[in-house]
Amino acid sequence: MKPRRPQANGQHLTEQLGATGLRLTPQRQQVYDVLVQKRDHPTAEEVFIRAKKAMPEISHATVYNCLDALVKSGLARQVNVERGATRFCPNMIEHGHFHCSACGTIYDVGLPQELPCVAVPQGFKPQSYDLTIHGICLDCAKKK
Amino acid sequence: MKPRRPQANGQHLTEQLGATGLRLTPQRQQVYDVLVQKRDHPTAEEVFIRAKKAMPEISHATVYNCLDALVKSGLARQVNVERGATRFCPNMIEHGHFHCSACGTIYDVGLPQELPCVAVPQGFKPQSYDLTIHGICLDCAKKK
DNA sequence: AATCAGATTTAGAATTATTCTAAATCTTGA
DNA sequence: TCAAGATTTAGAATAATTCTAAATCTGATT
Repeated sequence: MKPRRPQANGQHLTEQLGATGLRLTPQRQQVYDVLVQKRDHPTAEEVFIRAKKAMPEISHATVYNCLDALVKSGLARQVNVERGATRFCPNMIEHGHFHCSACGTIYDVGLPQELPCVAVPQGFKPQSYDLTIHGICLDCAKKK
Repeated sequence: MKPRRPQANGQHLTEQLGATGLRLTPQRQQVYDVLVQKRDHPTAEEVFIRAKKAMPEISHATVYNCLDALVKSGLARQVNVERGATRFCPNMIEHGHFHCSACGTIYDVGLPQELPCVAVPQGFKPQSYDLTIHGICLDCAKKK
């Protein structure tokens, strides 16, 4: 088969990947599209299943490779809230995650301010941070 | 073999586990001891290896079981900073983690204030939070 | 257009991480 | 002491991730 040229967001993706020395490929575009289309913090396996619908010959290893490429070039974030499969999110605006310990859903939550004044030891160079709040979401709180 | 009775911290562990409907067993004590003795956020596999030194007949499944028990009863925290094995830490004082992206070490860092003002959506009930800062630690910054 | 080098993808194997299972053992309370 | 329930064990099963070698693609150069 002959994969069509990457299109939507192509410019942005090409730049970001390029800055890390990577190319935009149809597979990377596809994986990125999956992340953007349904922002439910899917696992790599989920991304694989969804990407396969549009690109049936894509392989497992490629999805992992693409996710790594996206994370390295700042187009996606890796999120781990509990044991098990790693989850991904394409929202690069500073934000945190709310993990409902009842239903397992992960919500994005805003971080109104900059990095809260956490004292990192002298000489340490912080670059990014991940905040995950654990608790009960509205739906689950209602059900109880 | 006849494992000796749990001792150090026994009171505290018994209480915390008990509050969750769990018992303090020699294996749980041992796993907890491993976490406390070297606070380097070991993986479950690491804990298994270390626990085996003092308790050679302990099994893999038991270590996972014990870690779950400790986490459920608030005696340890689960920490995930990157893809791969989950890590654990017995420091239950509110704190964050600094993950050095060069050497992979995880450091505890203080959180001087209470939960930074993150606006969780209406009706959501936050219970705990995890903050991980990614960056370069002092040692690695020097080497460069 | 043909060629080369390097990057990327592929299928599937290999490895690593975690969970499950059934039987044995331990603990607690009657 | 006995029974019920919790816990542990070894090892199998499953899930998650990484690796491997061959094939394909890309872009630059002829």
